[in-house]
Amino acid sequence: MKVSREQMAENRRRILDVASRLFKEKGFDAVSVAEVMKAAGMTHGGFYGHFTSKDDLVAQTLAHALAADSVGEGDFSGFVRSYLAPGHRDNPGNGCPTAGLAAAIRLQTPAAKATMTEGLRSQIARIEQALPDEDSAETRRAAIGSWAAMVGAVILARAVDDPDLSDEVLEQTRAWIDAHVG
Amino acid sequence: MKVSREQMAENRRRILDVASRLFKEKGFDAVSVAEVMKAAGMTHGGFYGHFTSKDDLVAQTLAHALAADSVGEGDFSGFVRSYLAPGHRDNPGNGCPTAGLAAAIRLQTPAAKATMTEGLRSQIARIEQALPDEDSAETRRAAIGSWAAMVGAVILARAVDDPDLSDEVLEQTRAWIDAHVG
DNA sequence: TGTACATCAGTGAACGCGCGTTCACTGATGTAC
DNA sequence: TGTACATCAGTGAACGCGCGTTCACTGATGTAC
Repeated sequence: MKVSREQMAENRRRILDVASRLFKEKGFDAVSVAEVMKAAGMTHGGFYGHFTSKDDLVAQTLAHALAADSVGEGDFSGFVRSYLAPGHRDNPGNGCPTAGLAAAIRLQTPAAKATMTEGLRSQIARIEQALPDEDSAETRRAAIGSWAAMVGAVILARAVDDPDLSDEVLEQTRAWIDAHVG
Repeated sequence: MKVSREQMAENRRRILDVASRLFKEKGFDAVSVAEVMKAAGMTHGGFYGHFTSKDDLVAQTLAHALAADSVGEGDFSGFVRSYLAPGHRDNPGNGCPTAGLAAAIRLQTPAAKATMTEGLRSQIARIEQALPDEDSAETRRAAIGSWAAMVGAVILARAVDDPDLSDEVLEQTRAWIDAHVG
């Protein structure tokens, strides 16, 4: 049955929301189109009224997730602390799309890579703003270096099955960043 | 036809070698058992004489790749420079298994996660040895922090389609690490 | 404002395909004598 | 050392399954009068 224009727009938004969570939790390949549609409260057939393909969903979900994720403004030390917290590590579905998806983007379509590129550019700029000494070469270096360390630390902490080592990776990386930009 | 014991051992080694390269290049899901066996010069049926399942191959390939990858000993600055070089970014198949596979390990079997855990422990210890001031708390912090930054930087550099931004991520991360441990 | 009907968002069965896995078979290996 | 045969690594056809995608259909929406 047909639904109203507003209902359709809301359905599309809900598809992107649940896809973002599922992709971050389980990876692009392990989540089927039918699973996304079911989680959004619909059946799989309607999917192609919203997206041209699963690859299209991946690219649009990435843009949706990166746009919704404006974390990192304001107090930089606080941002680093919450990013490198066990709660973030243990909740990929609600967490940072870069930490959850960046490594898989390499294997995706050019559209997805282009979206990731703009997302990274914005994130670096956002961290530059949040850092104390603005607009110097040092600041850009610190923004890129600490962002790489944060993303790497969360990925490593999630890949490891020893809770102590995982906690240590988060905590030592936090302390290392703090010592160099705090 | 049956083959000699040595031939069988060599076949197994070749399967692990090509699987390591293919998994790092294309990811676990995009590489089929048949593709691995073909690349190793055999047909897919013989696979289950060597491994109990594809998951088993993934776990054993990870152990094989991490054991073969003893990079990081000796001069630390030189190691960082070669790790964060465009040549490494552009050659995942021959590159570091952690950079290529760590993010996907979270979605794999407990055996694979356990292997990754030991691999990370070894790598941290290796970097601690390579750092100038051994056996202090500062050294361990620097080892973990710089390794997280290196892995994160290569993952981000590979996810991005703008060569200038990708080069900048590598170079700025290298300079940032160098400034803090050099 | 009320009615008639064309539009079209969502449904659910069906498709073709590639995957991981199984298995009867083959023929070289390696052991027993 | 030479022969007879049991073993078993590798072959390739076949399987069941879940996936992305298609499509005829349904019935509420929203427009024309």
